Amino acid sequence: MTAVQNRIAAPRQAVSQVASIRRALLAQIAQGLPEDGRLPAERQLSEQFATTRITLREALLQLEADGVLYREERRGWFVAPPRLHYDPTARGYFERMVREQSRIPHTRLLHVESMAATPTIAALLDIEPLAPVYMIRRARSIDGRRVLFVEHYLNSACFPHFERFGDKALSRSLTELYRRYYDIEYGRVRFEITPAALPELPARVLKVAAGSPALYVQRVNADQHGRWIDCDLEYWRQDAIKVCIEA
Amino acid sequence: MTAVQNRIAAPRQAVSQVASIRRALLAQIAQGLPEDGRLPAERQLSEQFATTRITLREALLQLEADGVLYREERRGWFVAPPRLHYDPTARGYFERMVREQSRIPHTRLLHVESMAATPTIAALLDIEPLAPVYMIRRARSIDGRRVLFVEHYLNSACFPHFERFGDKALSRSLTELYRRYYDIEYGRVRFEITPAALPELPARVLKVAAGSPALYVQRVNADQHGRWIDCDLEYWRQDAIKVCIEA
DNA sequence: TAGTGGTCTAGACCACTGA
DNA sequence: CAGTGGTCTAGACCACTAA
Repeated sequence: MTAVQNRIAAPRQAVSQVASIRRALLAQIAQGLPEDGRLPAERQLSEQFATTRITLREALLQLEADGVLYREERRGWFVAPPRLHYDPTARGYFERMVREQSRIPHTRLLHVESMAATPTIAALLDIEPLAPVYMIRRARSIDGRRVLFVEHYLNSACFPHFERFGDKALSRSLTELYRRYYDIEYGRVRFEITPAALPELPARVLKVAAGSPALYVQRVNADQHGRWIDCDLEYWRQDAIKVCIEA
Repeated sequence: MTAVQNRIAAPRQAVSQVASIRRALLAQIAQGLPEDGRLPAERQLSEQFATTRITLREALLQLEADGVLYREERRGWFVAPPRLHYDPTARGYFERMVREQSRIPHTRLLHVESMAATPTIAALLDIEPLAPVYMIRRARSIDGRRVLFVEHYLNSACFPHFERFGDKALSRSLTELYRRYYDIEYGRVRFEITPAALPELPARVLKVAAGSPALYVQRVNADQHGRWIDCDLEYWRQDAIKVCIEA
């Protein structure tokens, strides 16, 4: 076997301060230091590590990128709970998926309206632009922590009299509702996953600073007859999930 | 239809400086300002926007998180090319996938060795810890830009006399090599996708600062007989791909 | 060697959270 | 209200890239 060693240059500097702070924090976390999962204040930590808040923050941000820590806006830094295993090919049932992993789900309805499809939505659902759709915005939590902001767009043509459903029904599983009232089961699915910076609205809902990194998942769902019936635009807290797929 | 409006609080402040710089940069980029895709220096930009480098950098970092810009370490900021559509269920053929999207692929072999499986690798391949595996590290580029650092681990038991292959063979498609010399085709696949901060080595290879956000993809591949034959640990430049799946 | 980003200092004020 | 993170200033030195 030919050795193709040393093509990668050696490290350029000993160890950056940020790197060693990061390591120290990881060690502290591994020891389970913060009882309630909450870290000491940034100012306190920066003092402890004899550095600036900016530098300390850099280390925290990297741990956030790694999914080890997360923030709640102006509340503080917390140790991230284990990631939810999320299989986007298993449709519907956010609630069931969460419960199966011994966690407690919660869904909150934020907004619902009947509107005309934007060009993007029309393309996804394969309908005419301006065709009527229902838009539903929801926030979903795991163990009391907001992890997902989602906009559902339903092709109105597939869901006559959808207006009749109240807040309560729309805070529960849509999958269930489809089956019960429309005899619709999910069929094929298409989806895309991209890292993205959080726009204003999802950021507010997830209690995160706008522009923070997140995972954006866009799904289009067909029913058992192959019609594209709805699509979901999902913004996940980046540390909250691990996408797991078998094929 | 019940109106569940205004549950989301109004914006807390007018517009942050970072947000407006971000918008201004986006507008400039949309106009195609940087000829070669390269942005002016940070110091120059911070002067142009009458702000500090730190603040300016914050805006750049958010655009990076969004996949609009990317960095090369100590070289500068660049406008990100379109994302590669990456379907992890279509195995092998990085090269073909890239060419089909009218881009130019390149693979560089970094390192190859025969070693004992670590506990993680052993678990993935369903073999005994310390069982022999081949490890291959490669860097892959699109249109001359490094986008992927990957470690392949091959179950040695499935690939007798693998040592005979030289650098050249290992810089090409493994899929091809499997088929040609071992009569092995890919079968099932399992994979996981998580956002992650770049460790030292992949960062160096991708010419990015360590700790930068990236997309981590871990895949385990079976052959036509259902044996787990190899696994890939992939670190992608976060802006380089859009994961697209149909099921 | 000049110019770049990477890292770091030592502060400051503000908007918001929670008691 | 005190305390938190969010944002911002005005510098500095270093390691590296590219010419």
